[in-house]
Amino acid sequence: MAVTMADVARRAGTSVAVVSYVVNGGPRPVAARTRERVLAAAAELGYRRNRVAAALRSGSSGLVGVVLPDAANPYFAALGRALEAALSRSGRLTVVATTGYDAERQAEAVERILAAQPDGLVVASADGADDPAPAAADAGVPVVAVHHRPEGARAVLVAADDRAGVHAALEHLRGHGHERIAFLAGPADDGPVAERMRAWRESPAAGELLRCGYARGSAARLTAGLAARGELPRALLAATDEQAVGVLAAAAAAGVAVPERLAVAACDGTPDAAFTVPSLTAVEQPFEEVAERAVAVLLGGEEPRERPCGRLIPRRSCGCPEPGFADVLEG
Amino acid sequence: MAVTMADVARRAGTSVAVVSYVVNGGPRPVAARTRERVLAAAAELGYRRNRVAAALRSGSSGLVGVVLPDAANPYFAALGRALEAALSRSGRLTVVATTGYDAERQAEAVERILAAQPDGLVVASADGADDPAPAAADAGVPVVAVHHRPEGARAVLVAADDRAGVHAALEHLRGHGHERIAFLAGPADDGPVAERMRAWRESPAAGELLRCGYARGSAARLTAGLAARGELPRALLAATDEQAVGVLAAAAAAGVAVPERLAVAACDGTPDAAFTVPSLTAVEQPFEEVAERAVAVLLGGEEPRERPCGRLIPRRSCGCPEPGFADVLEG
DNA sequence: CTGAAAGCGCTTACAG
DNA sequence: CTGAAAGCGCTTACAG
Repeated sequence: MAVTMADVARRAGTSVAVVSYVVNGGPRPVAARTRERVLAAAAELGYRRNRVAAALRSGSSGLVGVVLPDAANPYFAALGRALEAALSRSGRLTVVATTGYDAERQAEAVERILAAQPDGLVVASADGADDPAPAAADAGVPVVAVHHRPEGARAVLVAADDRAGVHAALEHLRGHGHERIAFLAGPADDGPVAERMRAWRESPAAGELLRCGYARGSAARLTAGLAARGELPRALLAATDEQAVGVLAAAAAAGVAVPERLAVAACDGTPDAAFTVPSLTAVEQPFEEVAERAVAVLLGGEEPRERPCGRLIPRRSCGCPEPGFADVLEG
Repeated sequence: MAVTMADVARRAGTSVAVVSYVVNGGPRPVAARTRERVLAAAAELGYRRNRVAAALRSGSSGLVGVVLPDAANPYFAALGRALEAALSRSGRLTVVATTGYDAERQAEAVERILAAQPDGLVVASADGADDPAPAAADAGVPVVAVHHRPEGARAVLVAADDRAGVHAALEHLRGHGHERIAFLAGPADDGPVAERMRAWRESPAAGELLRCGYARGSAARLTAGLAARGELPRALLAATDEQAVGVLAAAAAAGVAVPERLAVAACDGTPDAAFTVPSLTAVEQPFEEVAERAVAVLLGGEEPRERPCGRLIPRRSCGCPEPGFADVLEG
């Protein structure tokens, strides 16, 4: 069986209490010679601390839950990766669950994770999902919403402020001569997409409102249909990169030149945007910053400060020259 | 504080043993009336089973670790999503850790996860990383390698057999008239990429061997350089989709027509391949099947059967007509 | 500085 | 069918 503190204590000729003090660096001091004997015994026996037992006793499991609509979507993949990195830096293990944008599956995922007694829960809610805060409060687990907080929810929100970015993207497209810019929204008006849409509505260049699901296939089918009927706008701001990728794919397949016939920009700014064809002009999301803050709020009890802003990265799809790959980062 | 079984037992006028039998559906039978009282008490008090305590006592935490080189790479994102879905179906929670293709970080990630007493560990090893099997065996945790098993490692491997797929891709390119096909490999000859490369070498059409890192930026820079020096091959099989995406981006930026001047195919077959410009001909990986089997081997103790094969999906980048988006799945 | 002991919330033989 | 009790491996007051 696995080596326990009792085994180490026996070998080192001391008590489990002292072994615990050594292994955890406290809360009591230990004589240098004793510490060495314990460390030697632990190494010889291959001792590995049992975090489950520690969790039961101390009340901290070292686990943090991350609930995402879809871990394979590049936006949530980037967000999830940033969260995992930030949690790892603070010594936590990340438990992930994917909800497929489904409210019921989200509620289930939250319950299943809460049963594991996590030290915290980060939720990127699906449109129309329940507030995870009541269940979390019930279980005594702090929760923070990232990306999107359900209507009326009590969870603290850590998310980027997209309004400035949307305005910058629209102004940029206008600079390329576009006076009517369509917006490609999601199926419902919820969360950050709704905020981006409201920002677009404020622009004098706001044109047609288009809608499709949050999947590249959905955007591709919409675009193929519009192209076939000759109803494509001249310029389009997509709410998400995922949708923009579908637009670019369908435009290419239909022989519609981007940016000449159809200028495109997007609001997610995932790492993928630099490698689409043509490269995608996008408002880059501050993933690392959002993740860092979410973890600080969750585990450090910090108050959320003003929301960080995305930054417009002009590339080829809006009409700018192709930037090339000299300055593109690895990974 | 949180509601415990003792609270429920007190309210239902019974013992914690009986509450446990009801909550877990066994291992002892409980009279229907008693069961109802327990269920009612649990509901009234908002009882939530403490899995940490159950884990300590029963030896099963309900957690399974998944170690990936990079969760934001579409290949590993798809694999991770399939694993999470399969694990969720078997009632397990997924703990993820990302290693950034680094051997040392992988060893750390494995140790951190093992401390959480998982019921199993799934590892997609980075090139040159250590075998996770000894550490896992030491902790009494079953382990399975997916995608790639380090040289000489003892871990069971569950992975697709790519040889047939590579041959099919090469034959397909030959059918488009290409008699010299370059191969874009990774920086080292390791794992599935090495297997794909060996399969390519067996082909009479094997041409030049190219190498770059497993990142789209790396492939884009290589391609841009080759294009600038007029050294681009006429046909190229990329080891991974990630690299192929970089090739397509750089080719477009350099004005190199795909497939007319440069035909491209890839070996990963991620969901992204249907939405590149032009769409990417690829050997589709059986992600779901690999994930399903990995979980069965890990938790059910099944023997790994013969490896599933990827299937070639011809799209535009090899020279076939653009398939369009009618049959593309959502998500 | 060190050690004996209680107890975290469960599961599960064991006795009734 | 039900209940009292041991014990999983830790952490941490408490006593020395």
